[in-house]
Amino acid sequence: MKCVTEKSEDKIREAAKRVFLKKGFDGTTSRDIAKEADMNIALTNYYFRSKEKLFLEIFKDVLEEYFQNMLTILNKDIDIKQKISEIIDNDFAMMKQEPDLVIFIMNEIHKSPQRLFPDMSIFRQVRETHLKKQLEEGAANGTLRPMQLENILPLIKCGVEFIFMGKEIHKELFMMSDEDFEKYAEEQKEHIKAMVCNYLVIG
Amino acid sequence: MKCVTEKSEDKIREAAKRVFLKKGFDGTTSRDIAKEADMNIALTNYYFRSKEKLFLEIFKDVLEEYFQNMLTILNKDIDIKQKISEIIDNDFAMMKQEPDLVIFIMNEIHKSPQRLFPDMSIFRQVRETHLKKQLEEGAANGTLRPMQLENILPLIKCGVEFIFMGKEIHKELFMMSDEDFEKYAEEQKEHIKAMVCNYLVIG
DNA sequence: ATAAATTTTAAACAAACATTTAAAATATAC
DNA sequence: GTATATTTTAAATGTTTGTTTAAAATTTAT
Repeated sequence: MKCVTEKSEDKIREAAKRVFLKKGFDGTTSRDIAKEADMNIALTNYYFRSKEKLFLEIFKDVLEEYFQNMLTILNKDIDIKQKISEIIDNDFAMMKQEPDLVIFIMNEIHKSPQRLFPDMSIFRQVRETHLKKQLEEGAANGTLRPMQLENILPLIKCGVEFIFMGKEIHKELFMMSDEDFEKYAEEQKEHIKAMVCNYLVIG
Repeated sequence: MKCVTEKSEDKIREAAKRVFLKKGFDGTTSRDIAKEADMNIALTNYYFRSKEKLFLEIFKDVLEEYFQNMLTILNKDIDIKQKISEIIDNDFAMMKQEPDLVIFIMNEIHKSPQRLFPDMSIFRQVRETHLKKQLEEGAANGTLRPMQLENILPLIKCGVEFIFMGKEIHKELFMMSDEDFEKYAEEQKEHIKAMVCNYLVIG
């Protein structure tokens, strides 16, 4: 019995991720996780010692998942307009694939930030990215509006993430069905690309 | 004994709002609320019948609080650039005064949308606002890029709300202190105003 | 002043909670 | 094949949960 059956530890980890993302830490019980993993309730603590430890392990993975693809794009040696477009497309794809991810991260960090920041080397990687150099060069030679990474990056990300985080309220507010929203989100994505690029790139 | 002492029902309502906003529905216990209100645990159910009913009542108020000021500005008969600026300033002030409000609304609706939308007449009011007419007129006479209300409104609101919802992660990611963040948020606010107006207003 | 209605209290309720136990089942080592 | 180590199980642990109870305190009405 090698890889035909998945290891119990991994089954629990994956089930826990699904449940935590959907219900949050406070809304998730050990029994929810055991049931989702189709395993005995005691195994959660056998493998991970506590609900808290299991959560922290998963949260770290989720936070890295959130930054990893973006980081790869930020470091590509491509035109800045193209780079912004790719980040937004990537964000958009991520929100469609994992609709719970961003609101989960935001909410958990908001509720207890101190508990959730371990040695996050990924943060340093984001700060020291190739985009930073592009911004400095562009500002120096007058092709880009002078802006810091910390100013432009949220402007790139907020548009897509905001409408997906608030998908249900936007649907209700503007009386959209699920398919209406899908079309709307695509429109919005293109507005964001154009708006941010127009603002950053001079001429 | 008229207004010298606050009515118990209101004390509980206000305490519950503070606790719910901070900890969310799942993270809040009836005892948390009773303690915050400095009242006996049984009074929550005496006045509101259940934690759920108390929550729904408060959520409705909070959602209206979120939209009310914006709605007033949306209906003012002022220049569209000025209007956008005022909405953003208003959003900014709201996020400073009630930092938990937007992430609370987003997260609760995300977790269980069906349960939280009663007869929200405020939604209709937002859809039928004076800004909508301004957008139509501007598109017709070529002064504004043709855009629907549902496209421009999130672009106006997402910038400020996103950085405040993610205040702690932005502080950690960009190594900012609280006062750094305050300065940064002000910068960001001006970027957003300029970016959105540049995009919407032609010429 | 007294009776009735309302508000507040301490105590209790069963259900759900995270976690632990110790035995049973299974896999691994020799 | 037997002994040892690992994994899984059902059951129980003590706490905390939302809610209820019934009596006590207080306010209101007559």
